[in-house]
Amino acid sequence: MARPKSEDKRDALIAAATEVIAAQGLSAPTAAIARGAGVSNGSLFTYFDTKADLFNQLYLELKTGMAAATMEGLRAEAPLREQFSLMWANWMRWATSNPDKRRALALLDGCDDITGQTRAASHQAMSDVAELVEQARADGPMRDVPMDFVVAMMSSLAEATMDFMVSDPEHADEHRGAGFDALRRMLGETNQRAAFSPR
Amino acid sequence: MARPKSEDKRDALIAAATEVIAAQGLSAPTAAIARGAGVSNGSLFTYFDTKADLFNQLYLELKTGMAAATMEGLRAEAPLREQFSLMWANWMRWATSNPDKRRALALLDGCDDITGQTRAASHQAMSDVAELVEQARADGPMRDVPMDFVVAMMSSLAEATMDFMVSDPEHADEHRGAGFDALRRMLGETNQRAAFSPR
Amino acid sequence: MARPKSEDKRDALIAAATEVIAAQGLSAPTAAIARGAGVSNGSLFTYFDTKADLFNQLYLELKTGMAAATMEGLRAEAPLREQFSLMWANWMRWATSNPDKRRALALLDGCDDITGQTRAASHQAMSDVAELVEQARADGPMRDVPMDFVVAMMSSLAEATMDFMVSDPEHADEHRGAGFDALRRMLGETNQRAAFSPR
Amino acid sequence: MARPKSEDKRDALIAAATEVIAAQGLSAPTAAIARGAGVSNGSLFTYFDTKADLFNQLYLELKTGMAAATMEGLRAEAPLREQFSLMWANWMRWATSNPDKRRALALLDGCDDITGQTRAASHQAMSDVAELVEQARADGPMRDVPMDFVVAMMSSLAEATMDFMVSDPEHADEHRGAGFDALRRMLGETNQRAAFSPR
DNA sequence: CATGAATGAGCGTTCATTCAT
DNA sequence: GATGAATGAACGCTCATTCAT
Repeated sequence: MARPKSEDKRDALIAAATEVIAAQGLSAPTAAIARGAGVSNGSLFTYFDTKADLFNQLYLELKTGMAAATMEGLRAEAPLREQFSLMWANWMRWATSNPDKRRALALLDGCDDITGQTRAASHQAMSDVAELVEQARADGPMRDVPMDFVVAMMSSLAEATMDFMVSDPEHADEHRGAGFDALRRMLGETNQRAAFSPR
Repeated sequence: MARPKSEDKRDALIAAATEVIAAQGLSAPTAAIARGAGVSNGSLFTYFDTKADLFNQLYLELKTGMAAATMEGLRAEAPLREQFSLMWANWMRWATSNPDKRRALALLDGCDDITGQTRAASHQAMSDVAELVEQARADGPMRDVPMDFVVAMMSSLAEATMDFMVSDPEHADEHRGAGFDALRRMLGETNQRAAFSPR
Repeated sequence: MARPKSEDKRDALIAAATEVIAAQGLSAPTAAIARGAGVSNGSLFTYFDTKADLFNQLYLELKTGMAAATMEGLRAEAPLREQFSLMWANWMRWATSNPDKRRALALLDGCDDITGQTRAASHQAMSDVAELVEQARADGPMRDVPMDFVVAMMSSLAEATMDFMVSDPEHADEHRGAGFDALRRMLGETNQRAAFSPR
Repeated sequence: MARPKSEDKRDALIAAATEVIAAQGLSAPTAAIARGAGVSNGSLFTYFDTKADLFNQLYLELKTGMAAATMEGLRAEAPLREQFSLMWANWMRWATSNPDKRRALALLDGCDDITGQTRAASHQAMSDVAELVEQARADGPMRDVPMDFVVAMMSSLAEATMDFMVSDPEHADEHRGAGFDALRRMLGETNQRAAFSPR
C-alpha cells in the first residue's frame, strides 16, 4: 500500500479530484472523482484510505505545486527586488492559469478534514517563499511582526489580487501591479527605495 | 390571526444555525439546528423555505451585524484618522468576541448557495465601511485602484489579523496594531502623517 | 359538528378537492385543497375529520351527482328505449362537461380509503340507473346475470366510451353512438327491436 | 467484472413491488419493497434509477406477462371462434390466479408516473390480442369503430368480469361465461354463427 | 369557529465504504 | 489489484393533524 501499483492512476485521481471539487465543491461524490479519473469507485479507496485522506493529499499537493510555481526561475544571486517581483508574477500566473487548482485549494483550506499535520507540511512547502519575505521585511516596519503573520498578510493580499485578476481579466495586469505595490508599501519600501536609488 | 410567527423563534433558529454551523460546518443537519433552537425540525421550514434560504438570511444577518459593529460609535465629525482607527478596533473586537459568527460567515461566504442578490445586499451593508476607506485612500497611492479591490484588500488583511489575534490571544493587541499599521502603510500614510505633524 | 357553521365553506372545500385531486392526484396535500377553497388548512378539519373522511364524502357526492345528471329529465312514462337513450346521452354529457369530477371520481374509486359503507351508499345512488337497466335486460340474454354484474359491465362500457369521447373530441358523437350500440347489442336487442317494430 | 448485477435480485424486487403495491398501494415505501425482496433499501436504486422507473418497468412487465398469458397456447390455424374463446379463458385464469399482479397493474395504470413511452410499449404488448379482436369484429357491426376503442371496450368488459369472478368465486365459471357471451354479442355474433352453421 | 404555526413521523434518494467476484 | 454491486445511515423536506391564539 505504500507504493500502489500505478502512480498514473493516483495522479489521475488527484487531477480528477481537483477538477471535480472545483466544479462541485467538497461534497462532490467520490464516485464522481473516480469516474473523472477513468477508474472504478472502489479503486479510489486503494489509493486513498478515505475521502478525507484524499483531501489531505490533494491539499498538500496543490499547495506544494503552487509554492514551486511561485519560486520557479528565482535565482538566489539576483537582487532581492527582482526576486520578489518575479515571485509575485509567478504566483499570479499560477493562479490565473490554474483556476481549478486555486478553487480546490481554497475550498480545502476551509475544511475540517485537513489535519494539523497536513497544514504543517503545507506550511513547510511555503518555506522558500517565507524566506524571501523574511528578507524583504528585514529592517522595515514589520521587522518585529511574527513571520507567519507577515506571510499570512501577504497571502491574503495575493488572494485578493488573484480574485480581481480573474474576475476582471481585461485589467489583469493593472490589478497585479496594484496588488504588488500595496504589498511593497505594506512591507515598507526600504528595499525598493534601495533598489531605486542604489548609491 | 392564530399563533403568529414568533420573532423569537426565528432568532433562536438564526442563533442556533450560527453555532451549529460554526461547530459542524455547512453540512450540519437542519435537524441539529432546529434542536439547537428548541424547535421541531419541521418548524425550521416555516421560518425558512429551504436550507439554502436559511443560509442566505443568516449570511446577510451576520454580515450586516458585523458591519454595524464595525461602525458603532463612529462620529462623522471626528478626524478621519480617529474614525479609521476606531473602525479597526471595533472590527477586531467583533471578531474576537464572536468567533462563531465569524466562522459561520466565512463558511457561508464560500458556499454556492449564497445568491448573487444576497451578496449584493451584503455588499450594501458594508457601504459605510467602504466610504470610510474611500476617504482614507483618497489622495494616496491607491487613488486609482477600484474601490472594491481596495476594500477586498483591507478585508483580507483584517481576516489575517483576526486569525492571529484569535490563535495567539496573548499578543492580541500587538497583532491588532501590526495589522492596522500594515493597513495604513498599504493605503499610504499621507493622512496619518498629516495627523501627526499638524504644526 | 353535525351542522358546521357554513355550508358554503364545506361546498367550497368539496369543489376545491375535486379540482385539486383531478390535477394532482390523491396525494394532493390537504393544504392545497384548503387554499383552493380559500380557507385555512386548519379549517378543513372542522368540516372533515380526516383526509379519508373528505375522500369518502367527496366520492359519494360525485357519484350521486353523476347519477342525478344521468337520470335528469327521464320521464317514467316514456318508452323504455327513449329513456335508455336519454340516459346514455345524459351520462356522456356529464362526463364530457365535468372532466375534473370524472377524474377525481375515478381516482377515488381505486383508493383504499373509501369505506365499504361509502361504496354501498354510492351503489344506492345508482339505483335508478340500475332499475332502468333492469328493465332493459328484462327478457334478453342477460336475464339471469346478477344485476350488479350487468350494471358493472354497462358502467365499464360507459367509461371506455367517455375516454374516447374526451381524447378524440372531433368524433365524440360517433363514439357516443358506437358505445351505445355496443351496449344495446350486449344487452340483447329485443327491446330495441320491439321499439322499432311495434306491430 | 466484479459482482454482476443479479437478475435474481431484480426479479425479486419486481415481485416484491407487485406484492407490496397490491397490498399498500402506490405510496408503499421503496424501503418496504426492498425489504420484501430481501435487499437493502439502497440496492433498489442500483436496479431502478427511481421509484418511477421501477413503476414503469413493473407496469410493462406485468402488462407483457398478462398479454403473454392471454395468448398462451393459441394456434393460429385453429378456428377463430376457438382461439377467441381460449383467449378469454386464459385471460380470466391469469386474473384469478394473479390477483396481486392485477391489482398492481390497475393501480399503475392510473398513475402519472407511467410514461407515454411505457404506455406505448405496453400497447405493443397487447398487439396479438388486438389482432385477434380485429378478426373477430371484422365484418360485424363494429367494423367501422376504431380498433383501440373496440379493444378498450373488450378490456373493460374483461375487467368487470374479473371483478365478479374474484368477488364471487363460487360462480366464477358462470361469470366468465356471462362476460364472454356479452362480449360476443357486443362484437356481433356473425363469426360465431358462421362457426356454428358451416354449411 | 377560524386561523395558521407547531409537530414529528415518514419518504425518496445519496454516498462513503466494504467486499464478493 | 480492479471492479462495481451491496449496504444502511443520513438528510432535506413534506404533510396530516393538533392546538394556541
